[in-house]
Amino acid sequence: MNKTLKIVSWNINSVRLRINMVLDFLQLHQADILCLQEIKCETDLFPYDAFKQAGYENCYVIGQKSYNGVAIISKIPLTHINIANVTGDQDGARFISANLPSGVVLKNYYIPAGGDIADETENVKFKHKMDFVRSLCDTATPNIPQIILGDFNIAPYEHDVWSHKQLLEVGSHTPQEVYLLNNFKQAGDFCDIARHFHDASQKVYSWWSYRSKDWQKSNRGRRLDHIWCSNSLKDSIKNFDIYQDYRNHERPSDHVPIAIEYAL
DNA sequence: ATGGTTGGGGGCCAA
Repeated sequence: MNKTLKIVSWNINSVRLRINMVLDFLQLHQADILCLQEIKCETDLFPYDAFKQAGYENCYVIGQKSYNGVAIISKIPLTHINIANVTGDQDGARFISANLPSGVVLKNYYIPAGGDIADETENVKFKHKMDFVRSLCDTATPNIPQIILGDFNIAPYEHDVWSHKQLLEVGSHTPQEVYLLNNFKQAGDFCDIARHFHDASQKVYSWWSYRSKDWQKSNRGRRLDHIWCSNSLKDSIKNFDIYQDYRNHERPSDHVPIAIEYAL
């Protein structure tokens, strides 16, 4: 057994299209557990064999056609697999959890993007997003040690976006979304691991739009992807990484992988 | 304020 587990979160935006990139990443960075969002395929069409051949024999998947879909891919067997919807059938495949050997619960979320228009009466997708996060607040379990991660589609801090002022009314950075996300963080007694390692004055992004001629030059990024842990586990988190170079890969996802090292 | 690009799947919707 390793003394640490390397746990990765990555919105892959089609796992079948980018399977080779993912396998290269796993080998190069020696990840133990990979949590994917937006796999964009049905459960049966997930590339199980490719992961198994790479040494990841334990794949837990909830997919759907064309949209959404999440998975946990692991070198070690996990237990207590749970795919319960957060707010009901409307969610799509946006949640999967499993227990680590230490008993800590690992939860992988793909929170709805919700669109740009941050108005729950004008935009049903935004209402779905807000309902999703409200439901997370209402069902938080602060006494259960856990690591939660995924594409939260909310960038809470000023320096989680390229322009705080210009994005204040744009979905992902509005005060009402940040308020709800902070409620969830308090209700669950969570630590935002990226901000544990990088103070609030530093720009930290995990996503850059495809709609930019030169993403690196303009650097109009957002920190939409997160890894949180129970505050009681904070001292067990030994490292946090963002693999920004994967945004420069041929045919990249618009999100890059983020990772922690968790000491068992 | 707008527009810009990508993926799935074969329309256009979602991001």
